[in-house]
Amino acid sequence: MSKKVRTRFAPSPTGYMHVGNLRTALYAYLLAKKNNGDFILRIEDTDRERTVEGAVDIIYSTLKKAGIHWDEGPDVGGNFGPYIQSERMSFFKDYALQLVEKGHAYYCFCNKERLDELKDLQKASGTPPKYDGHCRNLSPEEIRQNLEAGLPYVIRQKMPREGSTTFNDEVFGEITFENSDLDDQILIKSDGMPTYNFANVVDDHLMEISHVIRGSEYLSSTPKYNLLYEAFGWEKPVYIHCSPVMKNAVEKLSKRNGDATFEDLLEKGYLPQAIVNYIALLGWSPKGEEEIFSLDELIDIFDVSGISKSPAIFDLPKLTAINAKYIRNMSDEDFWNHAEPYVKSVCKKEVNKSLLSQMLKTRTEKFKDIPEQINFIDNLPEYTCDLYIHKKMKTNEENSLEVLRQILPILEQLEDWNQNSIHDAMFKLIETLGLKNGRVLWPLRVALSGKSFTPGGGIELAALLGKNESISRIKEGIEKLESDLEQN
RNA sequence: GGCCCGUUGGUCAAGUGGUUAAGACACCGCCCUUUCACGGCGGUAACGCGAGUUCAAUUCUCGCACGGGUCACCA
Repeated sequence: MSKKVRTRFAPSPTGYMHVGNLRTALYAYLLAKKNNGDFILRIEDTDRERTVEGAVDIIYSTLKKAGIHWDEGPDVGGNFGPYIQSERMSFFKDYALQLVEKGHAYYCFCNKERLDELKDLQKASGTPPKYDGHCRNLSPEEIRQNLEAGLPYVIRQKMPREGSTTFNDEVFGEITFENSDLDDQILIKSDGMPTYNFANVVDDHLMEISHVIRGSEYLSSTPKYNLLYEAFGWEKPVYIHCSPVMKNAVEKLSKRNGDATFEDLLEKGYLPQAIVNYIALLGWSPKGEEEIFSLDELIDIFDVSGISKSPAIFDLPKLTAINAKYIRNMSDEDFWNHAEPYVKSVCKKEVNKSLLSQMLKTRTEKFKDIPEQINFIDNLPEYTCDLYIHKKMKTNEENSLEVLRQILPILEQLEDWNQNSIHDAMFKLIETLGLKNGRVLWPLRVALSGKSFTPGGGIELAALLGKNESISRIKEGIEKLESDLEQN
């Protein structure tokens, strides 16, 4: 019987979460859920220097907004707690001592000066920096004496000097390292606390993590992890290493220079689901040609074999396109709920929600685009009469003026003011005058909006603005044109 | 520098010892159309380089180049 799938996401609380991190969490979550397993959140906060106030809350809220729910974690508990690494510090040393006992680790009393000297020497001679094994073979007597003398010490992992270590990664395949290249890394620091690498292995084992999903920067320390598992006699997890998400061909996405944190994207008006959808596709590809997936669908189709080995560059236009697709698929109500704050930011007037939603929905790639599109509703912007000149529509200032003069009485007499009635009235006029649609409708839009690009055309704008406002803007257009033509 | 990994259009990527080398985004053109979008149709554009294996290599092997990662009492 196969073991239950348990994956974990183990971030350090150091600030906002960039999309590369989120993607790792997503993959871990998807893999767990696909196999009816558990997804665990563990906070690795042992570096007090780097810990940022409030960062844990950001982790919570980011995952929640992304729809990634954890089965076990600091706030929800579980049978393998505590889930905050700093609260687990007590037992690591005992584990390290077990390794000392078994001969896979040893006390090291080298002080910082000696280590620095060693490093300088190695640097000067061009050999790779590596612990020289000075304390590897101290006699039990020496160790006892040092301990009794109260000398500070660390515990180091005793790497094999010969042979090689091979492991299998689900993404990269079989990878081999020479043991002689492995450093006798520190397991327990002189303050008695575990190093990250050691705590990680022990925690993952204690929490029964079955699949370790993490960034490819851990690829080269994986042999050391495995040697640790072997030294303990523990079962090794399945490894899934993911290549980084890049800002461009040479720079990794980073909190410092990139703005692609999840929070930033939300602020720019991207939908959480669209972001999740996009990052799932960044470095992973589904079997078919469909690209739009809900989280549940992703769980269904996720497969580790689709993860690619090479780094992927984050492409905002692609995210934007996916976001636009999500927006177009929304119901009018749903769209309005999202759009309302953006609409209200520039439009205090009461408007026909359903009409405005329909007008904006196919023209909104992200919600922040909205204000710019509708900033003519409350007040007619300043505009110049050359907007009336449109070559393709065959309009100029003179014939626009004529047309507006024709439109005005018709609309003034229109009792029932709605899109249909306006449409009928306008097309009747078009027919009567024997003109192309654009000849009439282009001037109308310009007069109503003061812009040459608007969401929807003159008829929709008239319906949206209402009778009084529309009439008054048309009159204003007529006056503008009259005075402009007079001057020339 | 040592070690590990990677390299298909501008981007994400599928794929194979023999293919017209998918698809999406972006870009361009056309259609639709009262602008802009949406929608529809079409187009430009790719296997890093050099050897080798083979009847045949983008696919397998080696070398090179380029890129990434890693070499802490950080995580």
